[in-house]
Amino acid sequence: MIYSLSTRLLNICIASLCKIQKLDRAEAVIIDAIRLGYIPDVVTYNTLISAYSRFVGVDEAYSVLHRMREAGIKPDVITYNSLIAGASRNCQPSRSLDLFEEMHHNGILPDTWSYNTLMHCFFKVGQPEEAYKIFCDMELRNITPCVTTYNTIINGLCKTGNAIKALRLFRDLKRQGFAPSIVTYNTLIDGLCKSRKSRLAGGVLRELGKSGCTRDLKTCTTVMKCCFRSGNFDRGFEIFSDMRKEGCAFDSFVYCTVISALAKLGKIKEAYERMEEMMKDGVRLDMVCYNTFINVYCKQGEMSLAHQLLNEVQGCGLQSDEYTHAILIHGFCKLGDIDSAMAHLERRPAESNLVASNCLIYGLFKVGRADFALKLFNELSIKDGFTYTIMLHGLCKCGRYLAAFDILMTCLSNRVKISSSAKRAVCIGLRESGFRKEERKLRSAIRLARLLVS
DNA sequence: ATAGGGTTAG
Repeated sequence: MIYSLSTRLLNICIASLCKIQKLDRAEAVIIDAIRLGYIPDVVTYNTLISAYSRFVGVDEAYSVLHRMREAGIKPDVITYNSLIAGASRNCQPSRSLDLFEEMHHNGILPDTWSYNTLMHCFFKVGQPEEAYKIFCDMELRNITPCVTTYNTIINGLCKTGNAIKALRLFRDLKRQGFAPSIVTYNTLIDGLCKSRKSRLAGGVLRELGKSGCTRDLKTCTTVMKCCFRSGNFDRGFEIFSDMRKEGCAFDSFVYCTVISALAKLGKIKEAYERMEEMMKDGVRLDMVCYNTFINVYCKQGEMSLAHQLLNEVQGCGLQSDEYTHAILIHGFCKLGDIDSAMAHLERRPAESNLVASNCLIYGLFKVGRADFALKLFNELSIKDGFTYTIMLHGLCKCGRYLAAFDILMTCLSNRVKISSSAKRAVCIGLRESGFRKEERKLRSAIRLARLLVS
Protein backbone atom coordinates (compact mmCIF):
# COMPACT_ATOMS: atom_id res chain seq x y z
CA MET A 1 0.00 0.00 0.00
CA ILE A 2 2.78 2.38 0.96
CA TYR A 3 4.76 1.26 -2.05
CA SER A 4 1.90 1.77 -4.45
CA LEU A 5 1.27 5.21 -3.02
CA SER A 6 4.87 6.25 -3.49
CA THR A 7 4.94 4.82 -6.97
CA ARG A 8 1.87 6.83 -7.84
CA LEU A 9 3.51 9.94 -6.45
CA LEU A 10 6.63 9.25 -8.45
CA ASN A 11 4.54 8.77 -11.59
CA ILE A 12 2.71 12.04 -11.09
CA CYS A 13 6.04 13.80 -10.68
CA ILE A 14 7.47 12.18 -13.84
CA ALA A 15 4.33 13.01 -15.81
CA SER A 16 4.56 16.69 -14.88
CA LEU A 17 8.24 16.88 -15.76
CA CYS A 18 7.53 15.18 -19.09
CA LYS A 19 4.72 17.59 -19.79
CA ILE A 20 7.07 20.57 -19.56
CA GLN A 21 9.63 18.59 -21.56
CA LYS A 22 12.23 18.35 -18.79
CA LEU A 23 13.16 14.81 -19.76
CA ASP A 24 16.71 14.64 -18.42
CA ARG A 25 15.42 15.91 -15.12
CA ALA A 26 12.64 13.28 -15.14
CA GLU A 27 15.09 10.46 -15.57
CA ALA A 28 17.36 11.88 -12.88
CA VAL A 29 14.36 11.94 -10.55
CA ILE A 30 13.69 8.26 -11.27
CA ILE A 31 17.26 7.36 -10.37
CA ASP A 32 17.15 9.39 -7.15
CA ALA A 33 13.76 7.95 -6.29
CA ILE A 34 15.04 4.38 -6.63
CA ARG A 35 17.90 5.25 -4.30
CA LEU A 36 15.36 6.60 -1.82
CA GLY A 37 13.37 3.40 -1.91
CA TYR A 38 10.61 4.35 -4.35
CA ILE A 39 9.74 1.68 -6.85
CA PRO A 40 9.14 2.79 -10.43
CA ASP A 41 6.78 0.69 -12.50
CA VAL A 42 5.94 0.21 -16.15
CA VAL A 43 3.83 3.40 -16.12
CA THR A 44 6.79 5.45 -14.91
CA TYR A 45 8.92 4.33 -17.82
CA ASN A 46 6.12 4.39 -20.37
CA THR A 47 5.51 8.04 -19.54
CA LEU A 48 9.17 8.82 -20.11
CA ILE A 49 9.42 6.75 -23.29
CA SER A 50 6.33 8.38 -24.72
CA ALA A 51 7.73 11.84 -24.01
CA TYR A 52 11.13 11.01 -25.51
CA SER A 53 9.53 9.60 -28.62
CA ARG A 54 7.31 12.69 -28.94
CA PHE A 55 9.76 15.49 -28.12
CA VAL A 56 13.22 14.07 -28.82
CA GLY A 57 13.41 11.01 -31.03
CA VAL A 58 12.79 7.30 -31.34
CA ASP A 59 16.46 6.44 -30.74
CA GLU A 60 16.48 8.31 -27.46
CA ALA A 61 13.18 6.73 -26.46
CA TYR A 62 14.54 3.33 -27.36
CA SER A 63 17.57 3.81 -25.15
CA VAL A 64 15.22 4.44 -22.22
CA LEU A 65 13.75 1.02 -22.98
CA HIS A 66 17.19 -0.51 -22.27
CA ARG A 67 17.47 1.29 -18.96
CA MET A 68 13.93 0.20 -18.15
CA ARG A 69 14.96 -3.42 -18.62
CA GLU A 70 18.06 -2.85 -16.48
CA ALA A 71 15.80 -1.59 -13.73
CA GLY A 72 14.02 -4.93 -13.95
CA ILE A 73 10.81 -3.63 -15.52
CA LYS A 74 9.33 -5.41 -18.50
CA PRO A 75 7.95 -3.29 -21.35
CA ASP A 76 4.31 -3.80 -22.30
CA VAL A 77 2.16 -3.11 -25.33
CA ILE A 78 1.90 0.58 -24.39
CA THR A 79 5.69 0.89 -24.30
CA TYR A 80 5.91 -0.38 -27.85
CA ASN A 81 2.92 1.60 -29.05
CA SER A 82 4.65 4.78 -27.90
CA LEU A 83 7.77 3.84 -29.84
CA ILE A 84 5.75 2.94 -32.93
CA ALA A 85 3.94 6.28 -32.67
CA GLY A 86 7.31 8.04 -32.59
CA ALA A 87 8.52 6.24 -35.70
CA SER A 88 5.21 7.02 -37.37
CA ARG A 89 5.54 10.70 -36.51
CA ASN A 90 8.97 10.67 -38.19
CA CYS A 91 7.54 8.92 -41.25
CA GLN A 92 9.61 5.77 -40.73
CA PRO A 93 7.38 2.85 -41.66
CA SER A 94 10.22 0.33 -41.73
CA ARG A 95 11.19 1.37 -38.23
CA SER A 96 7.60 0.90 -37.11
CA LEU A 97 7.52 -2.55 -38.66
CA ASP A 98 10.79 -3.49 -36.93
CA LEU A 99 9.31 -2.45 -33.61
CA PHE A 100 6.22 -4.48 -34.42
CA GLU A 101 8.39 -7.53 -35.04
CA GLU A 102 10.42 -6.96 -31.91
CA MET A 103 7.26 -6.72 -29.90
CA HIS A 104 6.04 -10.06 -31.27
CA HIS A 105 9.43 -11.54 -30.53
CA ASN A 106 9.18 -10.48 -26.91
CA GLY A 107 5.81 -12.10 -26.53
CA ILE A 108 3.87 -8.84 -26.47
CA LEU A 109 0.78 -8.99 -28.67
CA PRO A 110 0.06 -5.90 -30.75
CA ASP A 111 -3.40 -4.45 -30.09
CA THR A 112 -5.78 -2.19 -31.98
CA TRP A 113 -3.68 0.86 -31.09
CA SER A 114 -0.55 -0.74 -32.54
CA TYR A 115 -2.32 -1.50 -35.79
CA ASN A 116 -3.97 1.91 -36.00
CA THR A 117 -0.64 3.64 -35.57
CA LEU A 118 1.08 1.45 -38.12
CA MET A 119 -1.67 2.08 -40.66
CA HIS A 120 -1.47 5.80 -40.04
CA CYS A 121 2.25 5.66 -40.70
CA PHE A 122 1.81 4.02 -44.11
CA PHE A 123 -0.87 6.50 -45.14
CA LYS A 124 1.36 9.33 -44.03
CA VAL A 125 4.19 8.26 -46.32
CA GLY A 126 1.72 7.88 -49.19
CA GLN A 127 1.45 4.08 -49.26
CA PRO A 128 -2.27 3.32 -48.94
CA GLU A 129 -1.78 -0.21 -50.32
CA GLU A 130 0.57 -1.05 -47.47
CA ALA A 131 -1.89 0.44 -45.00
CA TYR A 132 -4.56 -1.79 -46.48
CA LYS A 133 -2.35 -4.84 -45.96
CA ILE A 134 -2.00 -3.89 -42.31
CA PHE A 135 -5.78 -3.66 -42.04
CA CYS A 136 -6.16 -7.15 -43.56
CA ASP A 137 -3.57 -8.52 -41.17
CA MET A 138 -5.54 -7.02 -38.35
CA GLU A 139 -8.71 -8.82 -39.43
CA LEU A 140 -6.78 -12.05 -39.89
CA ARG A 141 -5.55 -11.90 -36.32
CA ASN A 142 -8.99 -11.08 -34.98
CA ILE A 143 -8.03 -7.67 -33.71
CA THR A 144 -11.28 -5.71 -33.71
CA PRO A 145 -11.11 -2.36 -35.50
CA CYS A 146 -12.46 0.63 -33.59
CA VAL A 147 -13.68 4.11 -34.58
CA THR A 148 -10.10 5.34 -34.67
CA THR A 149 -9.22 2.55 -37.11
CA TYR A 150 -11.86 3.79 -39.54
CA ASN A 151 -11.04 7.43 -38.89
CA THR A 152 -7.42 6.64 -39.71
CA ILE A 153 -8.45 5.00 -42.97
CA ILE A 154 -10.83 7.81 -43.92
CA ASN A 155 -8.15 10.39 -43.16
CA GLY A 156 -5.54 8.35 -45.00
CA LEU A 157 -7.71 8.13 -48.09
CA CYS A 158 -8.35 11.88 -48.00
CA LYS A 159 -4.68 12.72 -47.60
CA THR A 160 -3.66 10.47 -50.48
CA GLY A 161 -6.07 12.16 -52.86
CA ASN A 162 -9.00 9.78 -52.51
CA ALA A 163 -11.59 11.86 -50.67
CA ILE A 164 -14.39 10.40 -52.79
CA LYS A 165 -13.37 6.89 -51.83
CA ALA A 166 -13.29 8.03 -48.21
CA LEU A 167 -16.86 9.26 -48.55
CA ARG A 168 -17.91 5.98 -50.14
CA LEU A 169 -16.31 4.06 -47.27
CA PHE A 170 -18.11 6.30 -44.80
CA ARG A 171 -21.45 5.52 -46.50
CA ASP A 172 -20.75 1.77 -46.53
CA LEU A 173 -19.74 1.78 -42.88
CA LYS A 174 -22.83 3.69 -41.86
CA ARG A 175 -25.02 1.22 -43.70
CA GLN A 176 -23.35 -1.50 -41.63
CA GLY A 177 -24.21 0.32 -38.43
CA PHE A 178 -20.94 2.14 -37.82
CA ALA A 179 -21.37 5.09 -35.45
CA PRO A 180 -19.16 7.95 -36.67
CA SER A 181 -17.54 10.23 -34.12
CA ILE A 182 -16.97 13.97 -34.41
CA VAL A 183 -13.45 13.12 -35.60
CA THR A 184 -14.94 11.14 -38.50
CA TYR A 185 -17.06 14.10 -39.57
CA ASN A 186 -14.25 16.63 -39.20
CA THR A 187 -11.86 14.43 -41.14
CA LEU A 188 -14.27 13.89 -43.98
CA ILE A 189 -15.39 17.51 -44.23
CA ASP A 190 -11.78 18.69 -44.34
CA GLY A 191 -10.79 16.04 -46.88
CA LEU A 192 -13.67 16.89 -49.20
CA CYS A 193 -13.00 20.64 -48.93
CA LYS A 194 -9.36 20.19 -49.79
CA SER A 195 -10.31 18.11 -52.85
CA ARG A 196 -12.57 20.97 -53.90
CA LYS A 197 -15.73 18.98 -53.28
CA SER A 198 -17.28 21.65 -51.11
CA ARG A 199 -20.83 20.66 -52.00
CA LEU A 200 -20.26 17.14 -50.76
CA ALA A 201 -18.54 18.58 -47.69
CA GLY A 202 -21.62 20.71 -47.05
CA GLY A 203 -23.75 17.56 -47.22
CA VAL A 204 -21.61 15.83 -44.61
CA LEU A 205 -21.78 18.95 -42.45
CA ARG A 206 -25.59 18.88 -42.54
CA GLU A 207 -25.48 15.18 -41.74
CA LEU A 208 -23.33 15.98 -38.71
CA GLY A 209 -26.04 18.39 -37.57
CA LYS A 210 -28.61 15.62 -37.67
CA SER A 211 -26.33 13.08 -35.99
CA GLY A 212 -25.85 12.75 -32.27
CA CYS A 213 -22.37 14.30 -32.49
CA THR A 214 -21.69 17.84 -31.36
CA ARG A 215 -19.52 20.03 -33.55
CA ASP A 216 -16.37 21.29 -31.90
CA LEU A 217 -13.69 23.92 -32.41
CA LYS A 218 -12.02 21.83 -35.09
CA THR A 219 -15.26 21.61 -37.05
CA CYS A 220 -15.57 25.39 -37.06
CA THR A 221 -11.93 25.92 -38.02
CA THR A 222 -12.31 23.42 -40.84
CA VAL A 223 -15.46 24.98 -42.24
CA MET A 224 -14.10 28.50 -41.88
CA LYS A 225 -10.92 27.53 -43.71
CA CYS A 226 -13.03 25.88 -46.38
CA CYS A 227 -14.86 29.18 -46.97
CA PHE A 228 -11.60 31.11 -47.24
CA ARG A 229 -10.14 28.56 -49.61
CA SER A 230 -13.09 28.81 -51.95
CA GLY A 231 -13.00 32.62 -51.86
CA ASN A 232 -16.11 32.98 -49.70
CA PHE A 233 -14.42 35.35 -47.27
CA ASP A 234 -17.57 36.95 -45.89
CA ARG A 235 -19.01 33.61 -44.86
CA GLY A 236 -15.68 32.68 -43.26
CA PHE A 237 -15.54 35.84 -41.17
CA GLU A 238 -19.19 35.33 -40.26
CA ILE A 239 -18.33 31.90 -38.83
CA PHE A 240 -15.54 33.53 -36.83
CA SER A 241 -17.84 36.12 -35.29
CA ASP A 242 -20.51 33.49 -34.61
CA MET A 243 -17.89 31.54 -32.70
CA ARG A 244 -17.07 34.63 -30.70
CA LYS A 245 -20.76 35.20 -29.92
CA GLU A 246 -21.01 31.65 -28.65
CA GLY A 247 -18.17 32.40 -26.26
CA CYS A 248 -15.69 30.06 -27.90
CA ALA A 249 -12.16 30.12 -26.54
CA PHE A 250 -10.00 30.52 -29.63
CA ASP A 251 -6.82 28.56 -30.05
CA SER A 252 -3.88 29.22 -32.33
CA PHE A 253 -5.52 27.31 -35.20
CA VAL A 254 -8.55 29.60 -35.23
CA TYR A 255 -6.44 32.75 -34.98
CA CYS A 256 -3.95 31.73 -37.65
CA THR A 257 -6.74 30.83 -40.06
CA VAL A 258 -8.41 34.21 -39.64
CA ILE A 259 -5.21 36.27 -39.61
CA SER A 260 -4.00 34.63 -42.82
CA ALA A 261 -7.29 35.35 -44.53
CA LEU A 262 -7.09 38.99 -43.44
CA ALA A 263 -3.50 39.20 -44.67
CA LYS A 264 -4.52 37.74 -48.01
CA LEU A 265 -7.13 40.48 -48.39
CA GLY A 266 -4.64 43.15 -47.32
CA LYS A 267 -6.69 43.96 -44.21
CA ILE A 268 -3.54 44.54 -42.21
CA LYS A 269 -5.10 46.68 -39.51
CA GLU A 270 -7.61 43.97 -38.64
CA ALA A 271 -4.89 41.35 -38.80
CA TYR A 272 -2.90 43.32 -36.21
CA GLU A 273 -5.99 43.52 -34.00
CA ARG A 274 -6.44 39.76 -34.08
CA MET A 275 -2.74 39.30 -33.34
CA GLU A 276 -3.03 41.55 -30.29
CA GLU A 277 -6.11 39.68 -29.16
CA MET A 278 -4.30 36.39 -29.55
CA MET A 279 -1.46 37.55 -27.32
CA LYS A 280 -3.92 38.89 -24.77
CA ASP A 281 -5.60 35.48 -24.69
CA GLY A 282 -2.25 33.99 -23.81
CA VAL A 283 -2.20 31.62 -26.78
CA ARG A 284 1.11 29.80 -26.90
CA LEU A 285 2.91 30.75 -30.09
CA ASP A 286 4.40 27.99 -32.20
CA MET A 287 6.23 28.22 -35.53
CA VAL A 288 2.99 28.35 -37.52
CA CYS A 289 1.87 31.38 -35.51
CA TYR A 290 5.18 33.13 -36.09
CA ASN A 291 4.99 32.35 -39.81
CA THR A 292 1.52 33.84 -39.88
CA PHE A 293 2.75 37.00 -38.13
CA ILE A 294 5.83 37.28 -40.33
CA ASN A 295 3.54 37.00 -43.35
CA VAL A 296 1.44 39.90 -42.09
CA TYR A 297 4.55 42.07 -41.76
CA CYS A 298 5.74 41.01 -45.21
CA LYS A 299 2.36 41.83 -46.76
CA GLN A 300 2.74 45.28 -45.22
CA GLY A 301 6.26 45.56 -46.66
CA GLU A 302 7.72 45.79 -43.15
CA MET A 303 10.71 43.57 -43.79
CA SER A 304 12.69 44.77 -40.82
CA LEU A 305 9.82 43.91 -38.48
CA ALA A 306 9.61 40.52 -40.16
CA HIS A 307 13.31 39.94 -39.53
CA GLN A 308 13.02 41.11 -35.98
CA LEU A 309 10.36 38.51 -35.39
CA LEU A 310 12.52 35.86 -37.02
CA ASN A 311 15.27 36.63 -34.53
CA GLU A 312 12.77 36.40 -31.71
CA VAL A 313 11.78 32.94 -32.94
CA GLN A 314 15.34 31.68 -32.74
CA GLY A 315 15.52 33.12 -29.25
CA CYS A 316 12.64 30.99 -27.97
CA GLY A 317 14.08 27.76 -29.26
CA LEU A 318 11.83 27.41 -32.28
CA GLN A 319 13.23 26.46 -35.66
CA SER A 320 12.25 28.47 -38.72
CA ASP A 321 11.03 26.26 -41.55
CA GLU A 322 10.40 26.24 -45.29
CA TYR A 323 7.25 28.32 -44.83
CA THR A 324 9.21 31.04 -43.03
CA HIS A 325 11.73 31.32 -45.83
CA ALA A 326 9.19 31.22 -48.63
CA ILE A 327 7.24 33.98 -46.87
CA LEU A 328 10.32 36.18 -46.47
CA ILE A 329 11.51 35.59 -50.04
CA HIS A 330 8.09 36.44 -51.37
CA GLY A 331 8.09 39.57 -49.21
CA PHE A 332 11.39 40.74 -50.73
CA CYS A 333 10.25 39.87 -54.25
CA LYS A 334 7.04 41.85 -53.88
CA LEU A 335 9.14 44.87 -53.01
CA GLY A 336 11.42 44.20 -55.98
CA ASP A 337 14.35 43.62 -53.65
CA ILE A 338 15.67 40.65 -55.56
CA ASP A 339 19.14 40.80 -53.99
CA SER A 340 17.81 40.29 -50.49
CA ALA A 341 15.60 37.50 -51.75
CA MET A 342 18.53 35.77 -53.44
CA ALA A 343 20.72 36.23 -50.41
CA HIS A 344 18.04 34.66 -48.31
CA LEU A 345 17.56 31.73 -50.66
CA GLU A 346 21.29 31.05 -50.85
CA ARG A 347 21.32 30.23 -47.19
CA ARG A 348 18.79 27.49 -47.90
CA PRO A 349 18.97 25.05 -50.79
CA ALA A 350 16.52 26.21 -53.47
CA GLU A 351 15.70 22.70 -54.61
CA SER A 352 14.21 21.82 -51.27
CA ASN A 353 11.87 24.79 -51.27
CA LEU A 354 9.79 24.88 -54.41
CA VAL A 355 7.56 27.69 -53.17
CA ALA A 356 10.59 29.90 -52.52
CA SER A 357 11.95 29.15 -55.99
CA ASN A 358 8.59 29.99 -57.53
CA CYS A 359 8.58 33.29 -55.67
CA LEU A 360 12.05 34.08 -56.87
CA ILE A 361 11.08 33.41 -60.50
CA TYR A 362 8.17 35.77 -60.00
CA GLY A 363 10.54 38.36 -58.48
CA LEU A 364 13.03 38.09 -61.33
CA PHE A 365 10.34 38.75 -63.93
CA LYS A 366 9.09 41.62 -61.84
CA VAL A 367 12.46 43.39 -62.04
CA GLY A 368 12.81 42.54 -65.75
CA ARG A 369 15.42 39.81 -65.48
CA ALA A 370 13.59 37.32 -67.69
CA ASP A 371 16.69 35.40 -68.81
CA PHE A 372 17.74 34.78 -65.25
CA ALA A 373 14.20 33.63 -64.47
CA LEU A 374 14.31 31.22 -67.42
CA LYS A 375 17.67 29.89 -66.27
CA LEU A 376 16.33 29.25 -62.78
CA PHE A 377 13.22 27.66 -64.26
CA ASN A 378 15.27 25.29 -66.43
CA GLU A 379 17.45 24.33 -63.49
CA LEU A 380 14.51 23.29 -61.36
CA SER A 381 14.20 19.52 -61.23
CA ILE A 382 10.74 19.70 -59.70
CA LYS A 383 8.10 22.11 -60.97
CA ASP A 384 4.42 22.46 -60.22
CA GLY A 385 1.39 24.30 -61.55
CA PHE A 386 2.48 27.46 -59.74
CA THR A 387 5.90 27.36 -61.39
CA TYR A 388 4.35 27.20 -64.84
CA THR A 389 1.67 29.77 -64.11
CA ILE A 390 4.30 32.23 -62.82
CA MET A 391 6.46 31.56 -65.88
CA LEU A 392 3.56 32.17 -68.25
CA HIS A 393 2.63 35.45 -66.60
CA GLY A 394 6.25 36.52 -66.57
CA LEU A 395 6.89 35.65 -70.21
CA CYS A 396 3.71 37.46 -71.28
CA LYS A 397 4.75 40.51 -69.30
CA CYS A 398 7.95 40.83 -71.33
CA GLY A 399 6.29 39.95 -74.65
CA ARG A 400 7.77 36.48 -75.14
CA TYR A 401 4.50 34.97 -76.28
CA LEU A 402 5.94 32.15 -78.39
CA ALA A 403 8.00 30.87 -75.48
CA ALA A 404 4.86 31.04 -73.35
CA PHE A 405 2.93 29.23 -76.09
CA ASP A 406 5.40 26.30 -76.08
CA ILE A 407 5.31 25.98 -72.32
CA LEU A 408 1.53 26.18 -72.14
CA MET A 409 1.05 23.53 -74.83
CA THR A 410 3.32 21.18 -72.89
CA CYS A 411 1.38 21.89 -69.70
CA LEU A 412 -1.91 21.10 -71.40
CA SER A 413 -0.71 17.78 -72.72
CA ASN A 414 0.72 16.88 -69.32
CA ARG A 415 -2.43 17.94 -67.47
CA VAL A 416 -0.58 20.52 -65.39
CA LYS A 417 -3.05 22.81 -63.70
CA ILE A 418 -2.64 26.39 -64.96
CA SER A 419 -4.64 29.38 -63.78
CA SER A 420 -7.18 30.60 -66.27
CA SER A 421 -5.79 34.13 -66.09
CA ALA A 422 -2.41 32.85 -67.30
CA LYS A 423 -4.06 30.96 -70.16
CA ARG A 424 -5.97 34.07 -71.10
CA ALA A 425 -2.84 36.22 -71.01
CA VAL A 426 -1.06 33.91 -73.45
CA CYS A 427 -4.02 33.80 -75.87
CA ILE A 428 -4.43 37.58 -75.87
CA GLY A 429 -0.69 38.10 -76.23
CA LEU A 430 -0.48 35.79 -79.23
CA ARG A 431 -3.40 37.48 -80.91
CA GLU A 432 -2.19 41.00 -80.35
CA SER A 433 1.25 40.22 -81.70
CA GLY A 434 -0.15 38.59 -84.82
CA PHE A 435 0.51 34.92 -84.03
CA ARG A 436 -2.94 33.91 -85.25
CA LYS A 437 -2.09 30.32 -86.09
CA GLU A 438 -0.61 29.69 -82.63
CA GLU A 439 -3.55 31.35 -80.95
CA ARG A 440 -6.00 29.08 -82.79
CA LYS A 441 -3.98 25.99 -81.91
CA LEU A 442 -3.83 27.02 -78.29
CA ARG A 443 -7.52 27.76 -77.97
CA SER A 444 -8.51 24.39 -79.38
CA ALA A 445 -6.00 22.66 -77.10
CA ILE A 446 -7.50 24.47 -74.10
CA ARG A 447 -11.02 23.44 -75.13
CA LEU A 448 -9.98 19.84 -75.61
CA ALA A 449 -8.19 19.73 -72.26
CA ARG A 450 -11.31 21.06 -70.56
CA LEU A 451 -13.43 18.34 -72.16
CA LEU A 452 -11.02 15.58 -71.23
CA VAL A 453 -10.63 16.66 -67.63
CA SER A 454 -14.32 16.84 -66.80
C1' DA B 1 -0.18 4.92 -26.10
C1' DT B 2 -3.50 5.90 -31.90
C1' DA B 3 -7.10 9.30 -35.54
C1' DG B 4 -9.34 15.30 -37.10
C1' DG B 5 -8.49 21.76 -37.78
C1' DG B 6 -4.03 26.54 -38.60
C1' DT B 7 1.20 29.18 -41.86
C1' DT B 8 3.97 30.26 -48.19
C1' DA B 9 3.93 31.15 -54.26
C1' DG B 10 -0.24 32.84 -59.48
